[in-house]
Amino acid sequence: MTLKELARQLGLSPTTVSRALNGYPEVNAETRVRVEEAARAANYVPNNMAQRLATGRAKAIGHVVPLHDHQIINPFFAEFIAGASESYAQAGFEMILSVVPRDQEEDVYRSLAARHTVDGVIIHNVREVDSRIELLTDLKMPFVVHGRSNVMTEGYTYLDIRNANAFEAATRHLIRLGHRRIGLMNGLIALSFAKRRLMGYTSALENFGLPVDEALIRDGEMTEGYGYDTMMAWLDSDHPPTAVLSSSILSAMGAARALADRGLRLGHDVSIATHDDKLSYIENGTEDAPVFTSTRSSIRAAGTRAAQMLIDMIEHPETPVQSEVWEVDLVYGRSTGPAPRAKD
Amino acid sequence: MTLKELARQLGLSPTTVSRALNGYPEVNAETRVRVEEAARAANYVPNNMAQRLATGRAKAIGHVVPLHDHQIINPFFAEFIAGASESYAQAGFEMILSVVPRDQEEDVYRSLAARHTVDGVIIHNVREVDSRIELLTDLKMPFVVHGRSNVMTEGYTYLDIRNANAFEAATRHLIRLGHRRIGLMNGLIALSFAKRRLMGYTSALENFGLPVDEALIRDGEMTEGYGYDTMMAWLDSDHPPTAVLSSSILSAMGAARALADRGLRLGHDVSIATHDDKLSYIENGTEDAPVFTSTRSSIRAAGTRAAQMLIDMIEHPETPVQSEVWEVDLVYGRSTGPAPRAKD
DNA sequence: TGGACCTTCCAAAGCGCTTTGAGTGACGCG
DNA sequence: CGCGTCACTCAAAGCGCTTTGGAAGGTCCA
Repeated sequence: MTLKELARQLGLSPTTVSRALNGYPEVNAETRVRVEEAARAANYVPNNMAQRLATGRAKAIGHVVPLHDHQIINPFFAEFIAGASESYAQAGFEMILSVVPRDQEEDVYRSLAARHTVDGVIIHNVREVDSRIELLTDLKMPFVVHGRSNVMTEGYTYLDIRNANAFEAATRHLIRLGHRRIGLMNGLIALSFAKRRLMGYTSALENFGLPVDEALIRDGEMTEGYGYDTMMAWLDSDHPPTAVLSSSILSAMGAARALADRGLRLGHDVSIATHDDKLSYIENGTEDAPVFTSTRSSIRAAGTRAAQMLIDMIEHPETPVQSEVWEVDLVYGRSTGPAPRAKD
Repeated sequence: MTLKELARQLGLSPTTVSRALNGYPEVNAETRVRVEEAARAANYVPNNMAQRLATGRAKAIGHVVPLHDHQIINPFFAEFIAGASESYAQAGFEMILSVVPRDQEEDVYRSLAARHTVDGVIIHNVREVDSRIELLTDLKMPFVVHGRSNVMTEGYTYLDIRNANAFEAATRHLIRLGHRRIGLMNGLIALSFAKRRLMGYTSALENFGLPVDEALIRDGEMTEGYGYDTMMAWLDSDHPPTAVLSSSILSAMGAARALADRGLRLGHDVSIATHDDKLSYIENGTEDAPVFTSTRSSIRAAGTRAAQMLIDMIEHPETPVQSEVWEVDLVYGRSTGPAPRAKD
């Protein structure tokens, strides 16, 4: 069933049918209803490929994920994607995923642009200085960055959260509780957000005149095991931290497990604060009685919003979209408490 | 830069240029070279949308992932996807991912078919009896099933592994080592592969005249934590198993961790055998000295092959593709050993 | 020398939609 | 009554490619 055939059946021109279905104003209300009903009855759905060619819109958005040593798709990315999907579904866009070896990443962007396969892309895992921003600008391909570069925060659209602020606040909170040795269990430091969190952490320490001890700063892929191992290593060290700040709730859970294994009480012997991306399948206690003291921001909501921003950019290229930096809640749970009295 | 423009520059017709670039025989070798060079020089890449409309091929394959309570995209799926991507990239196909609420899954398939958005789909997480097989057959949409239904193994194309055989062999191995109480840490039993593994396990027990104890059979999402918790529960039970068969190396690692926590020696006090999907970032010891005794089959390779099969179906609709069921290696590691002497 | 047959190329017709520009009545107003 | 305006509708021209059905020219052989 094609538009033309449907039009013939209705005794109308393809033009009118197209307009009726696409909600253009210049068609009689009655006619529109007639067309819509006929379309439904005939089970007519416009051919995507034809629509795309005619409009010059691919109605698709690309996500390119580099193949790396660790998990191909980590839980945070998965959750972000799920959020983005909602926006895509609503706006009739498809999500195109390209899993590619790292060294071919640029080629894929070039190819997507040249072949007009997607209308835009979302950039993940931004690095401190990220060549993709320049590349996509050159390619004139609309894009939204999840996070933002550390050296360049103008000239492109991004959606980020106040990582530095959040971690500064969390660190400050721990310091106020009397902690002097605070471990930072960061995400991979090559990534922009980790760098910002480090800055927030350091800045809080410095404001309180506390030393920054390299031994208390770790970075890595944010898994449960990483949290466990890191915590264990610290506990076994000469001067273990009395509090820990984690970049993800997964690592925080790992760290908490390490404490439990050692018979240490969470929030008493050792405090743990963490960032919480609000992964859909991990409850941090209840809404009003969280387990972990945490800086909270839904990564899924970020996905939905970033996708929406990109779609806006594509559909209204003239009106420049505003970047957004979300505030982050700090909620207080049972995982943090006053620093234990020094033993020595 | 369009085909037409390129043709004009070359003083050739679009027809010839198109044929030259697409490798048709009816064009002079010299001309072809000339065209190819000009195309490269002019940085010409055919417009995807136009190509699709003209050929009637979307050059895209859909993967619809239902949104569920747990991880949106689990590690096994991610790895499969990565494998599939290779085939897609090589054949010039795109991968379209739709994350959808469970109750809208069917609608998405229908919509993909009606709009001609994809040329085919791959079905994941097959259930014992899976309505999607019928649906897609009705929709006349090419599809390949990863795994296979338990009630229907004809009339569609699938790629599966010998789950029942593998688990029967593994169970038999444990029995021969003297184990009489063998725990099964299965994947979600609603899924076809878990059912088959259960059958293999049961059948081995029955062949040796051993009882099937419901208390020793568990199923769940295959995470490390699930393995840990399940093992712990068993260890705390009245009659703990002396050996455990796990459906994934992640759970096996969790189970091993539980043993370690309890001061039990892996392969001595308790044996663990597991299926190993060969996740790219998890080494099971070395190639010739594996840690876990395991039934091995690369899920990534399965992704590559399944995608290839689907592409074949799409490109040569007349020659029916053969389903494949892969044999599974059983390799012996240090995680299994003779059953300990009964204490009582 | 003329026809059969290749080889190489081309014009033009789609693919199924959107969109421009124009046409046709009907209506209101001076 | 004539003209401008408005509300609808349509024909036709793309979008950028593929593919069908020739056509031109060359080769070969009887």
